[in-house]
Amino acid sequence: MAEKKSSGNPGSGPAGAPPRRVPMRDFSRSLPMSLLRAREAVMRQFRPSLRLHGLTEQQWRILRALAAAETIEVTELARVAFLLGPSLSRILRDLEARHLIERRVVRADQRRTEVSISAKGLELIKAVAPSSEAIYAAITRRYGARKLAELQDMLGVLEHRLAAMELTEEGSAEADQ
Amino acid sequence: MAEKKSSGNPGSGPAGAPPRRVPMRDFSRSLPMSLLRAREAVMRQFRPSLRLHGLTEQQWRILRALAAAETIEVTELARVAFLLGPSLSRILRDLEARHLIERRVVRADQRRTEVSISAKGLELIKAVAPSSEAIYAAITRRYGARKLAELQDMLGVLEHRLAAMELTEEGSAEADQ
DNA sequence: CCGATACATTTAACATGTTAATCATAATCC
DNA sequence: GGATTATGATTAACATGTTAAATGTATCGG
Repeated sequence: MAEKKSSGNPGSGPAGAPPRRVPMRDFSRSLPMSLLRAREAVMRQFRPSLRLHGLTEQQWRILRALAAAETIEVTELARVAFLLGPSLSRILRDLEARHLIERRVVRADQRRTEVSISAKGLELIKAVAPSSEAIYAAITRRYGARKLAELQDMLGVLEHRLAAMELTEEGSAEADQ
Repeated sequence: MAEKKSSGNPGSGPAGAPPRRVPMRDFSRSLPMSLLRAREAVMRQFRPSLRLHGLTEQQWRILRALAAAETIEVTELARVAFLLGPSLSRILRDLEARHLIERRVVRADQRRTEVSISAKGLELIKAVAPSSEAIYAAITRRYGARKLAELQDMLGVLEHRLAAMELTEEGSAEADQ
């Protein structure tokens, strides 16, 4: 067991690292960091199970979104699965090559493409869903169903208020509130 | 202004997408999704400002972490900035090429590398910090300081409990693996 | 009609996330 | 002390995030 030198926790060190003169919030307590760490802690639970079935997190999001609708256009799918166009484009190409989804150009508007899940895709979902649900249930148990609902509520409000903020900032003059 | 077709919010749609027969939680209400969207809403506020200074979100995290310590080893930096080794390795290479940081091998243990921020790096931080702080303040105003603190608390608890869960799951039912 | 414009999707280019493998150096065991 | 094992950091390979540009189609104004 190699010793970790004297680099203990900041604040408890032997005067090894005095704080710098640039004043900023404590880094580890920033909101983006908190959200990132929380999300990573959650995803860490799911990834192994998905990996067993050869799926990434984003591919799983797409399949689930597709399973909830008969067909869906690419733009709408991007919105629902919260993916940017380029990412979605690449993933759809891959999922189609694996015959997990199907694509058809919309006749009435040749720019658009409709996507749907295939029978094979549905089978895959049925294979993954149980363990996925079990993990989610375990998380809910661990954290408390009530607290979880409350957390999601707060996250939703945050998202909503920040979306409103963008418009306000854009025009610089605070008209909205 | 372009209209977004008739694709309004899910739940208010014109009966266009009947639910499939695969039973799963409503996708948009999953915890990972909530966390992802909230974080994206937050980062969307910061990215333009960082971009103006030629910094990505992760590069900014690293510089901030470095500004808080005289020197820090790569492994510890990865922990603090919440980056994986490979990502950190690439970013440090880039930041060093831009003379924003400095690296030296630790004499007592040639495997380790100490990293520190350069004078130029400190200048950059001083240039970016004000707008960054202003944005954070605006977010805090928008959401409420109290609510924000509460949210961070809940996120911290979530992270903590899930970390504990991993150990529990590992040795539980299945014969290890 | 036709040229300008808008739109849906994809491609391009670069940065990061993620896991596995590599490489060099240290610590350990015999 | 030399083989073995562990550790810190990097590299490799592939998937995604992110912004800009390209492509093909539709719509609109004249």
